[in-house]
Amino acid sequence: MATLEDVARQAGVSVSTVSRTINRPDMVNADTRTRVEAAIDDLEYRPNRVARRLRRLDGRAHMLGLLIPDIQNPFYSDVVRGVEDVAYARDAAVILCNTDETSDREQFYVDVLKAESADGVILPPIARSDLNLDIKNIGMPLVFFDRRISDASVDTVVVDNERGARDIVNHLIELGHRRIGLINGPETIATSAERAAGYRRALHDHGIPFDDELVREGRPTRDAGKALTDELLRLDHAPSALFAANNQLALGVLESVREHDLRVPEDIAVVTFDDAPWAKLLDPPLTTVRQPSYEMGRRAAELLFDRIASPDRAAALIVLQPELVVRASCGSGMDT
Amino acid sequence: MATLEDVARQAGVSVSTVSRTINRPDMVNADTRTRVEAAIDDLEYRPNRVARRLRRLDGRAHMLGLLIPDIQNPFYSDVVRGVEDVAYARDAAVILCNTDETSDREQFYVDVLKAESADGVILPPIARSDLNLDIKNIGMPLVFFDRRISDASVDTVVVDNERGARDIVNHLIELGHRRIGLINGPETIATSAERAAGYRRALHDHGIPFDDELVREGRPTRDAGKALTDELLRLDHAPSALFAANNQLALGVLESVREHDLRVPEDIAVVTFDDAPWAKLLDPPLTTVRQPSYEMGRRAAELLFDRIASPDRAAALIVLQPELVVRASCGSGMDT
DNA sequence: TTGTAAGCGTTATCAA
DNA sequence: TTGATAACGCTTACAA
Repeated sequence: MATLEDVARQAGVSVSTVSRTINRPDMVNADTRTRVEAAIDDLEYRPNRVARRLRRLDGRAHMLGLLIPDIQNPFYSDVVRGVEDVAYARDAAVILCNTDETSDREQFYVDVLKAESADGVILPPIARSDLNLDIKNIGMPLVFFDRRISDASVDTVVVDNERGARDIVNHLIELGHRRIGLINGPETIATSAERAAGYRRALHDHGIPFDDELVREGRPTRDAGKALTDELLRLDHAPSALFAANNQLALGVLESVREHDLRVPEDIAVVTFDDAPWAKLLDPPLTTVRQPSYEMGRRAAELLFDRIASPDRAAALIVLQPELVVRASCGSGMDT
Repeated sequence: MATLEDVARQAGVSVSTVSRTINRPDMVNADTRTRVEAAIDDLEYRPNRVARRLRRLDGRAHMLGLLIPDIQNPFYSDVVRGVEDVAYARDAAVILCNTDETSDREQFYVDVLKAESADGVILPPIARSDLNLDIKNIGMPLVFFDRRISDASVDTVVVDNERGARDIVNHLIELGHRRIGLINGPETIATSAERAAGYRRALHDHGIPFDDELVREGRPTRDAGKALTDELLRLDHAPSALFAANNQLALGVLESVREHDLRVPEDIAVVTFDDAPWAKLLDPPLTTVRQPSYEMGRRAAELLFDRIASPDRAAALIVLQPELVVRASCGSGMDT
């Protein structure tokens, strides 16, 4: 790899002139500039990003960190793609960090990102508060996504979870459902709590009493979704509809329903938070609330670059709107 | 962030002693070592990875590049996770690069990875041969995955595509199918060619004449899969079974079948290459060939670290075996 | 407008 | 066993 010095030699100038040609072209004489540019082309010179990053306060050679629980969850794949497209447009590279929501991995990646002098980090706020503190003190711009946190000092982009949940539960109710089961993640996570709130709100708005027997929460995994649904289906007075609060839980809900040989929607209606490419392929096609997950990533990355450019602007909170996608998995409902 | 110098001052030694304590603990006096280690703990010192990487031939502060077409394709998400888990275990960070198989993005990321002095790169061989050449000359260890290439000088991990395709087509034939449609990617891509070969091989082994009317290829996308299937379904003598050669095509195939109001498997059997979390939720559950995609990533990363450790060992070719997952989407077959 | 030189945080070489 | 110091490739005062 050619270095600044190689270019300087070839162009017959000093390294600083070459550097200037690259970073402040207007400050160099037109003739020298062409000469230097020729040398750069000739040697296929590319600035070494590591050397650039070694200098503090350097605005070039951007490197972003992106912490997510698990790339195998399609919601996060979408977010990652959104972030990366923005990063690409700005010549930035992104370090991908799967944490499994595990403090070991979170700690490791936070350390790595610091040690890499990353220009900023995008991540969902972390449950463990001490680590969160560590992250607040990470010393570089931060953007939260997916989950909001009471602390309003950090740029954040989320979706209106309560509204999404409310919309889809309303839909169920309007179709005649009264006993609606909710399979949710732990309410200690903001998204789960908000979706539960939307569920309760829809019930309340229609004067349907809240029955906590119908609400189950557990880890937001496929297996948990299945086990929780099994519980609900074994109830004496089983629900006529099931609402899975995210895509992983949905997989488990659907699996359980299938194993119980229940027809959808004749025997039971099923709806989910998070749309998926395969949702319309199910029989019947699944009614869902679509989160703009790609856009969430995009906006988060834009917020981050904004923040890098103006470190002192007030923190922004972007609330994206979910969209109810009505397909056929709710039937016409029935009061059981 | 504390630096080596801070630690040195605090411990009352020179920076080289601190550096040595970290990198060659055995070469430093036990007393000084404890003193230095105390200072390190005290200041929460972490080596700056950027500075480490600036020095050539440095074996610490690993940084890997991972080029994939698109993280939103679950096959690649799995691979990424496999790579990352190995990287994490070795304290390495990975830069994620979505290329869309586009030479602009490929070029950009290859440049970035060079400029970041990455320790190595994992990627599927790239179709455009000039870029491939560029990549061969990238000057850092390389591991290919997914697609094999005639050039045997690069470490490679692939799946036995021909066998996978053969197995699943055999399965179809044994169930009585004779007219089997193949929805494939472009045969210029090695994986597509191999899967087509497996398809032909199964036909041939059973004395079924090859009918190229039943084989359609196009871009490996959902839309293409749908359009291609539409074509097949409009045939006078339509196939009794459809084989989608990858997960994106499968989505389109399934969509087309559904829009034609065909029952599976009564009217038509459907099978796919690539298993998916939702494959068993379909009605009927989908018979597939499962690729060990996570393991592909894992093995690729291991190969890369091996290569970094021993740059001169002979190139390895790892061929992973796919697994036929029989579910119910093939019925008992019928000769139409 | 250009060049010299210091500095970013490490590691490696060489002397002590 | 330890410490000075050069080097990695770049940017940026500062001087010319």
